[in-house]
Amino acid sequence: MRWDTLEEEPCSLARTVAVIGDRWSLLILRECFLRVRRFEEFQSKLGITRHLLADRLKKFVRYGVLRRARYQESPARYEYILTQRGLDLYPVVMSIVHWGDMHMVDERGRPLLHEHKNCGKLFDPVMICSECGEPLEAKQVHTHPGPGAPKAGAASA
Amino acid sequence: MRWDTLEEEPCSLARTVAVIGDRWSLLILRECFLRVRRFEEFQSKLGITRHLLADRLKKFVRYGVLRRARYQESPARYEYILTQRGLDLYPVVMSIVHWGDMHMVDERGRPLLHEHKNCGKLFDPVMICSECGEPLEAKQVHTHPGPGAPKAGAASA
DNA sequence: CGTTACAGTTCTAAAAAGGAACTGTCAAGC
DNA sequence: GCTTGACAGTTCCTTTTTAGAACTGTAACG
Repeated sequence: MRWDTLEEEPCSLARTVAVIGDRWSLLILRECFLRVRRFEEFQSKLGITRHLLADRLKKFVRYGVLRRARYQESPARYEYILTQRGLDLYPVVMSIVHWGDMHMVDERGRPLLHEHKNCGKLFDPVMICSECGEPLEAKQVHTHPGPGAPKAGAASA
Repeated sequence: MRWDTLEEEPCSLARTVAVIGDRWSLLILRECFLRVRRFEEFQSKLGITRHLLADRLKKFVRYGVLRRARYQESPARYEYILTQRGLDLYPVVMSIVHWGDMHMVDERGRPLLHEHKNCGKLFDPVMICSECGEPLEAKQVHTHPGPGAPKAGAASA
């Protein structure tokens, strides 16, 4: 498997990994959901090298996760805003945060709490089945090849 | 931010990224959920270099995501099995797959379909609020510093 | 006129990943 | 009893990525 063709793999996980599958991409995404939008702000909060930041932001724009919007003329200045496609990554980010909250906290507790504006309560994200509404567990799921599956027994998910 | 101290960051996302935040780790995890357990099997399905595979498996064992179980004596042979901690990564994997299913499929459709054994139907994963049961959207969530938050305004999630 | 803010780009050194071959234990076949 | 093959790695060397720091260009501020 080569990285430059990862997005063409017959596997939805591999294709998504082509977009968000490195450390900086996920950390940048975290900042996006915390309302960070500008180059200098990403850079100073993350301590990422400017070169990589420019690279990752370009990649996100190319994949339609962020859009580059001019917020000032002369000199032209741009900020990076989550598109709907980017907002749709929220479950990915939240499930990662939740795993960390469950398995990687120290004795002091969680660094961040989440409040659901709809109900006003602090919550955890729960993943359920769209059909029956029951919480999902790995052992209760069976997979089948779909229409986009490869011919032979190659890996996919 | 340095990678060797990533797991000590006051941020549940960063800590989880220290465990699963690279391309191969996520792909290896996918194989685990597809019931792959052995070194040679991971290697041939993924095309990962043996060196990196050995490295990543060790890391997963160290973090308690996989356990290394002897399945044969003389010569001693081991396989890698998801622990409960590893099984708890299922929502992470499923949310990544689902985003790919929504945004990265080609005209042929999804490579893989998921059936929920409880209800017998093909499903999508849906992330809901543990308190009110409504589907979660990024814009409906507000964050507060938790007990493990850093003193000043440093980044965390 | 000098300094600062912002959004990058360029350069070199260090770290990580890729690729291929090698190690060691055992079983099966000739 | 010698060779081949399976399995689970390790070692060595090359190529690619990333880190770290400095530099570029535009324009406002004092």
